Amino acid sequence: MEKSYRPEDIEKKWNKYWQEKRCFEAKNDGKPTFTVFMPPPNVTGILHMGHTLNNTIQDVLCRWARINGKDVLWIPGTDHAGIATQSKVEKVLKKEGLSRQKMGREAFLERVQAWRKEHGGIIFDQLKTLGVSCDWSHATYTLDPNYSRGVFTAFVRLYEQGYIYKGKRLVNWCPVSQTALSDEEVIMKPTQAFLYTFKYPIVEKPGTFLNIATTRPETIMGDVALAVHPEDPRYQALIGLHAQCPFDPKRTIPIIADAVVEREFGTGALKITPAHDPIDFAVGQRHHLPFIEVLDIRGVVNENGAPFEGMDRFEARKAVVEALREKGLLIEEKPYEHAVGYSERADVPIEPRLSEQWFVRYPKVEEAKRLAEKELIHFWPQRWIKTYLHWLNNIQDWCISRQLWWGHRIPVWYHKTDKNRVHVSIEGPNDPENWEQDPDVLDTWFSSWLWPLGTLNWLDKSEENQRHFNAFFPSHTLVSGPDILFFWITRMIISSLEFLEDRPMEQRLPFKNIYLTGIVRDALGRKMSKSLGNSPDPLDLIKNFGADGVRIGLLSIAPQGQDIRFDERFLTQGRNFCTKLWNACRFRQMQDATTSYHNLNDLLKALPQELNVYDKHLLLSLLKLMKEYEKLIAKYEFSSAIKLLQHTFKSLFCDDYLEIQKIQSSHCLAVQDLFLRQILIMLEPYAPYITEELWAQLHYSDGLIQEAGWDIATLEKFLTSRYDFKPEEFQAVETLRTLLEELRGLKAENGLASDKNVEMLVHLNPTHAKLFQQHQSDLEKLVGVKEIHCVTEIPADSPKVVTLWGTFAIVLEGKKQLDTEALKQDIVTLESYIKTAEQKLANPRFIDHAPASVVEGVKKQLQENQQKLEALKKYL
RNA sequence: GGACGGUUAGCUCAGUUGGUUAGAGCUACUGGUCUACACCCAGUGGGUCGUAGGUUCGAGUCCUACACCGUCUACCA
Repeated sequence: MEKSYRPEDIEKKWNKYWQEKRCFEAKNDGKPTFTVFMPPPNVTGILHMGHTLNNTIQDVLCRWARINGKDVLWIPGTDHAGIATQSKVEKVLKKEGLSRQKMGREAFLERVQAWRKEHGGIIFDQLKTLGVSCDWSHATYTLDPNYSRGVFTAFVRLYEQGYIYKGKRLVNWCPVSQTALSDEEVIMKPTQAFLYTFKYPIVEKPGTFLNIATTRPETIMGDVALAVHPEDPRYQALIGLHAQCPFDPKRTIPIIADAVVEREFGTGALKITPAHDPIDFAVGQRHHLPFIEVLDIRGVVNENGAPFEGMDRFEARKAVVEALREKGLLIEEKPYEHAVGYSERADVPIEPRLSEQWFVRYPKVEEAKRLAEKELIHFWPQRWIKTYLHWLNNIQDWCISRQLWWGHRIPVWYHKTDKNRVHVSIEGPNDPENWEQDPDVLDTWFSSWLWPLGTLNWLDKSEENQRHFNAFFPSHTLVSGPDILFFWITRMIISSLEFLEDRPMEQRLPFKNIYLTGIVRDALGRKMSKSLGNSPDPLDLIKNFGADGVRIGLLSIAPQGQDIRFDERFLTQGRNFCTKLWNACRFRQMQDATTSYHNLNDLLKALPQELNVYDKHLLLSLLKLMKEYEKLIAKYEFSSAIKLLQHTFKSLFCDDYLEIQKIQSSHCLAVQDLFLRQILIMLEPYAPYITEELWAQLHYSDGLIQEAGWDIATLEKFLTSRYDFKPEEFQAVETLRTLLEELRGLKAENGLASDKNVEMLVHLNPTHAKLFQQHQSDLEKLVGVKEIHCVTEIPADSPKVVTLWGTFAIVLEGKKQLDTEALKQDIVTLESYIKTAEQKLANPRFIDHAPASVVEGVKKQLQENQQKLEALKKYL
């Protein structure tokens, strides 16, 4: 075995092996299944910390399921990512002096394909490096022909049932990407702006005005009314009158009453621009007002906006304000911070714009709510259910058309001559020459919401595929960040409910659990982002710390659903732990490199008939650890589970058990093997490479570690039937471990930490005298003292510590003095403990109310402390 | 405006249904390297659990109010 642990070597080796032998492909052999759908990253994306975290978690789940004998199907894939990919390519084109409009649709799409070929799939290699165990034979891409067929089918079905419709609505328009966006793609940002107050002259009462407040003066030319609150006494007389448009002397607009107007805000009067504001749109519909658009698709003022035609929206804002000022209509402009919607991709303010778009009215909303309420779908952490239900309760129709070219083109054709005829189908009309296809594509999420269905070929009704589908659907857990709870997760639930209508409810949900990770932040608590440059490249981290080190480090700081403050220090800890594990296994092999087992039974056979107390203590602790670990993983407590493993391994096994073994004349390698074997198994989901390597090096089976199995009941039965585990023996070793700390501390406090020639005295408690004699020689070696002499009287002036077993003292040759200050401190502390305990016990209500075990505990504690105090007081 | 999450040691975080003296890792400090490991070992220090009240025999844990940080949500232009 190599002296030092070099992650890059073993990672490369096993990665190659796993891929070549296709170790992670689902068998569909009738065993219980375990399915996970990987959230598909963008096809041209590269691995970031968020991927690293949630894929490691998925891998832990999948590997653990495999160890438990499940037939695991973890489906990877990529998403064509409409806007993201298209805008990347357009940026490149711009540098070349080209544009998609100049190239034409077909040439442009070819160009995107080429880009995808060049940059696509990188993330798969990166995921492999990370060590994920997904089934690459099932890798899916949202533009695969089969997958696309599903997308079109979904569209057509929903259209036929009336869930999809085309409508002229106010949508979120991105003037840069020049496409509509869904509400979820709009980020609200607090923005510094101005609130302008200006006055509209009243036609019927010359010389009087109605003051209104707005942040968007550039839309004035699109105003079609002014609105006040119906019960506002200030404006009662004005309702029904008219106001004069400032930039069009021929146009007057009515003053209407509507309850949406907030009386307290601004002047209590609102200008109504239905074509450019969502509230105004609603008012416009209620009052049957005309819609006047004044901005075009680029956000530039159009002919309706004369005299500002041709100006960009922000330029126009300034010009309008100036013009109003000149006319003497501007009353006030004051700085004002408010929330403005920004396009997620282009990072510019979106423009509410009236346009014809395709919408989905969601089916199965009530069913989706019920699923969660009845806990057929379980959220981890549970609190997310509230957010989920809130969204479903306030659900809005989904704008699914995008004015892009990259994606699934909307399967709708319009007749060239008969404008009223519309054709909606997957294949298109039989006489295509007479039809024109809708130029738009579908929102990327309209394809990814079918992920669980599409990756399992839901449309393939062949017997073979149906068997496959039924075996692996629904999946066990969906792991994702909470940022796409609405974008993706909720919609997948709805789509599965809708399109699997012929199945019973429990078999229509795409996953039974939803685990939402936290967000990976930097050391300063900021979200990691490209623009800040604070996101480390996971591959660099893997290079520095090993994939296993990264995985352990990351998961150990990722408590359930809590945001993570990332710091490389934690990865150091992960890597160090791997080194420690490596060395412990190397130490095992140094003792005897010839042992090898075909399976667990072989190993159990190698255990001797009799074990010493330390062996028994270790094995009992192991059983306890296994049960605890199992429980934690089942509760998705990945951080606690790995920390428990690390701590037990280091402290119990390395620091205590192995050190004791070293001083024992005879010791049992099979016990070490059993412990190491189980530790490797439990660690495998977190650190697959190093455990695979050590498993092979130590010959713990003929196969891979993932085939090891996990039969805790059998193991427990075997051990408990073969060995007599006495609780008092276990307890003895526990107290011995405490005693070790106390005695080492005593030495260290007196500057003798490394002096092996120290002699000690002990005045034993009669209750522990026998125990002491049994362990005396071990104790001497482990503490590092020449000898411990039993005495009946401890000299008053020697440094001492009072323990459960008795009072121990150091024999000092020189003139070192007893530290009476420390002694006094101990006495003060003990006295305070005793006092609180006595107070409790003196309180009859405590005795009456508290459970017996608690009362007993306090009594015992009190007794022990009193004993210690007495012993200490003798020396003062 | 509403909802949710966070506030515990210098730092990052655990703390299960209220129950004995609040834990871990890292850092700091002291000492060590005796045939697994300096990516190591032994030890020490460090907390009035955000603030103020309340319930209880007993509160980090439950209740109320407030403060600060964060996230989501929302038609105050």
